[in-house]
Amino acid sequence: MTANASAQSNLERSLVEEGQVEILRMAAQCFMDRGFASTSIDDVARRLGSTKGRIYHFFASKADLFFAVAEVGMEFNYAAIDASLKREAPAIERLRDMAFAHCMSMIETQAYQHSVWQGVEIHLRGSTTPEQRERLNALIESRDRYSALFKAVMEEAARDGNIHYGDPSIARQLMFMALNSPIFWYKPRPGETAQDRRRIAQQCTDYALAGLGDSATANRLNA
Amino acid sequence: MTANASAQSNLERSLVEEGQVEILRMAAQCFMDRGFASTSIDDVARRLGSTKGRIYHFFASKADLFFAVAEVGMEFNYAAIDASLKREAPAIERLRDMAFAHCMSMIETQAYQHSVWQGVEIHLRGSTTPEQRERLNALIESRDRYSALFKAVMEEAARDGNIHYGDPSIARQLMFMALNSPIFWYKPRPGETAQDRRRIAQQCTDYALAGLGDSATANRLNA
DNA sequence: AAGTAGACATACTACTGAGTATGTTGTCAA
DNA sequence: TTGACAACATACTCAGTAGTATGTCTACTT
Repeated sequence: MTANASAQSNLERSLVEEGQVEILRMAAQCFMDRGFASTSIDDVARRLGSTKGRIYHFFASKADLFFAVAEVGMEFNYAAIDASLKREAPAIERLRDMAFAHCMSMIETQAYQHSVWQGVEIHLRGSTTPEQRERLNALIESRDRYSALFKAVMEEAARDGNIHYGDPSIARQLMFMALNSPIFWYKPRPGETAQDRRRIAQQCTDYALAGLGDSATANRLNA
Repeated sequence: MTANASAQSNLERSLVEEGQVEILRMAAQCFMDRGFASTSIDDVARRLGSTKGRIYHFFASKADLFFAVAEVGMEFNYAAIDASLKREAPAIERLRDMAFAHCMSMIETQAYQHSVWQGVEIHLRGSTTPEQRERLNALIESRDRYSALFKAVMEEAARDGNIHYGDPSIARQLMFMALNSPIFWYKPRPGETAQDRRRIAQQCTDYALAGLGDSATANRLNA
């Protein structure tokens, strides 16, 4: 187990009571493989080698389980970029660091992030009970706050003349699409090292930054 | 109705018998809004102002309807890049054209493309009847062939020294994520013109190409 | 030793939604 | 004008699934 996986595990433990962690992990896997709607609680239970009883003992409903997964996923992201965000450095360097850290988080907590994506994107139509709507809004808000952290640094880097883009909102969407993309196509190779994952994240980050007109990144790639 | 919308409409008509077109349109909308699994045939019927009967008169099953939507979506894409593909021009210029045309197709046939995405990505777990599996494989194959058209032009442009990237497979994923991204966030504004859509597609294309290390695009943006 | 509570498993209920069987209406050919 | 067929609508069936009610076992307390 790498240091990073251990940190992830610690974060999981800090967020939910021990014993729920395995449920969250398997649920995230199922949600990624089949999608929220197509995943039955029995699917998750089967993956756990248990029955529904175990899941409903800890989670009130399927939506409740899903939100728990997605919220933990967002916590991973905030934790991942925290250090980069606090660095004393030019905005462009902080942005590169945050982008890389975010992308690594996508790779290393892929299943959780896939649930976050579904929650925000598909808007989970169907779970329209009042409290669940509340919870969904909170998730989207959390995502917006997270996005705003990048927005601020991007604006600063743009003022410094280090990046250039047209519509800022579209630019941010494009950047996140590039950084998030491993959610959809990453598949761990047998015998893969942390260094391999870092290389993948680096290519995504380079692409994302070059697209934003970061000439330093672009020049480095062209060399 | 714009010339483009008319062309789209003609393509729709050429691919399926008249009368099915409206069903496909509404189905695509529903699949985009709620996702395939969460969309009921009754939902589609309601959107049509009809009942199930109409849908099952033309389509054998829900999966059949879905595949029809996705296949039409892919036809849109092939048609969109056709002219650019045949141009007599340096690879880098053809690539820019294809990327732009593809992105425009994402915007103008968004609902269809969202179904294509779901079909390829979620792999439609659940529709595991033999013929549907066949059809899904055919869809994925179609998508792979489409992707290969870009791959060839990208390799040529790279040989010409006009673009630079690390892992080619990842680079293509990143490019398509940028070009496809309007599927997820584009929302037509009231009073929007074709020019507005072209501007959006242009920004996505610029981002995608700059990420590939197209210095001409990058320099133009930095100017 | 008995009681209690947490951590599940088992066995149900109720409902949603895909698919079908059949009815109805308009149109068009002969 | 009549039958035949396309284009639907209506009214069902049936399987899968979320959620519940209840049972069981173990560990720990007193």
